[in-house]
Amino acid sequence: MPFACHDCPLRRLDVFEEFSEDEVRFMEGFKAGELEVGPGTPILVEGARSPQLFTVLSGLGLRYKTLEDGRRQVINFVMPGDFLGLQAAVGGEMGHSVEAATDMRLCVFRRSDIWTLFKNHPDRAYDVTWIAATEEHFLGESLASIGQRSAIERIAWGLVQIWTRAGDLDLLKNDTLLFPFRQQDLADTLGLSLVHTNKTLAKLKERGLVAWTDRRLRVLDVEALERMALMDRSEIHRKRPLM
Amino acid sequence: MPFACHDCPLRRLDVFEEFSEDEVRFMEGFKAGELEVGPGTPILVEGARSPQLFTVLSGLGLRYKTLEDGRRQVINFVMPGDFLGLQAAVGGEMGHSVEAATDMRLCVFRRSDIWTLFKNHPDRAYDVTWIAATEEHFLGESLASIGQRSAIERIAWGLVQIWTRAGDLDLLKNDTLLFPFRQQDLADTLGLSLVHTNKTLAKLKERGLVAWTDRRLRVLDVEALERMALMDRSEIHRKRPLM
DNA sequence: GCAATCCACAATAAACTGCGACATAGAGGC
DNA sequence: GCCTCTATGTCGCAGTTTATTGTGGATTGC
Repeated sequence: MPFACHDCPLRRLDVFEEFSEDEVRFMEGFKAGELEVGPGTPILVEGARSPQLFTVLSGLGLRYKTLEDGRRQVINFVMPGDFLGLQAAVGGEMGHSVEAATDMRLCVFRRSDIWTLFKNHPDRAYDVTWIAATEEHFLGESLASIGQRSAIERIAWGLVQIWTRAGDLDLLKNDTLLFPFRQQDLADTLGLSLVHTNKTLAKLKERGLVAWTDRRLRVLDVEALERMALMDRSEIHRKRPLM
Repeated sequence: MPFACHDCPLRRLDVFEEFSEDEVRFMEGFKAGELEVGPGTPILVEGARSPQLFTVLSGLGLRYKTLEDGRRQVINFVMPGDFLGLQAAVGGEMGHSVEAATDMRLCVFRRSDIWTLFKNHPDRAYDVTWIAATEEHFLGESLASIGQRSAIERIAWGLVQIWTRAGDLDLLKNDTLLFPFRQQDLADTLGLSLVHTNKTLAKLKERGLVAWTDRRLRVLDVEALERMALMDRSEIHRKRPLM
């Protein structure tokens, strides 16, 4: 059963900015309901207008685009706290699809309410923009990875990316992440073939940097992977707004 | 010398939404000045905080990221009407750099004024978000191209992209675009080597689909290129806001 | 005025290789 | 016993790397 924003478990995480009492109250009005879906459920569909926006409360999913001939590009992995459907809300149509990979719990907002948010809650509107701009930032990183990095660098990069996000969200139990995705999903994220992803992954496993079997992912040496992927250690973990 | 927003030549273009009298007045207050820069001038720098935001009035440029070892990923080509620096304005730091490729004229806004925009002009705040969400949309397209398309498909895709944008902005004179970029820039956009870009481009020229010499670009058969790149003909040209 | 010298870019060639395509096998899971 | 996913091996090619050459523009020198 739905809970009040006041009790939202996400709010407690360090990654997210604190809410003022006023904001909590507003969000409780803004929240239109909750939605639970199972693995494989399409949440938003590329090219469609959606009357709803979502914040992920729990569970994992995928954002992806497909070309006409079936090739698929995974945009990124969807994790708790992610805000879904903004493109459709302001632009008109979604540029990609979103699909659940596990059971997911979503907080639902009405597209039609978005305007009142801008009108009456400039601070929250600002946060929405913040989120959009930050997402743009990450897509730029992805572009650079896919465009410039070699297969092994890309995989290292991708794993670090997933691992740090999961860490921020307190998703690591026993230093292990329950990771419902297939190698094919990672391959489609990084623009690599499945086979080559598998083989490259094997190298990282041999070197003892990663362990990934049976839907359980462990990154054993983050720094080695970061070095391998030429990543900026400097990426500061800033708090981010939660819708 | 600077002109008032009322006389802004961009506003007249069909691609941009009409301004209400009220909006024009507000923008004239929001506008902090104008800036003219020459080719090669860095406008925004990755990782830096910029106290300013810009709208491109004229001229072309590049957005790009660089890895530590010098590899460069061009995020996209900057054209008139583009809004620059939002990431730094709301997030804190730029995720990429922006550099002029020709003489450019920029409309300058103060970062510190952005908040009053959200506070007092929800419609304009909404537009800012619209722009951010749309940019995210385009980056998703780029990801799919670089991740999934073959070299020739990518180049076809890239050229169509440039060509349509330029067309919308009325940049085509005699069906020709003055295009200040080098093949290297296109290569870095598409994640290809310079040599392979050159060869693949040559194929498109042979087939009579494109002509590009001496900084003049002509796309002779857009539809053939679109087909080759498996592009959605459906991408509707919607009006977009101008900041 | 016109060589002489750079320099930035395009063009093309030749050799190498990272990654994809295809094939097959094994390991759960329903 | 089928289906999905991981694992590995072999082979070939798309795309990279490393040249070399040509061209027009800009700068210098006399």
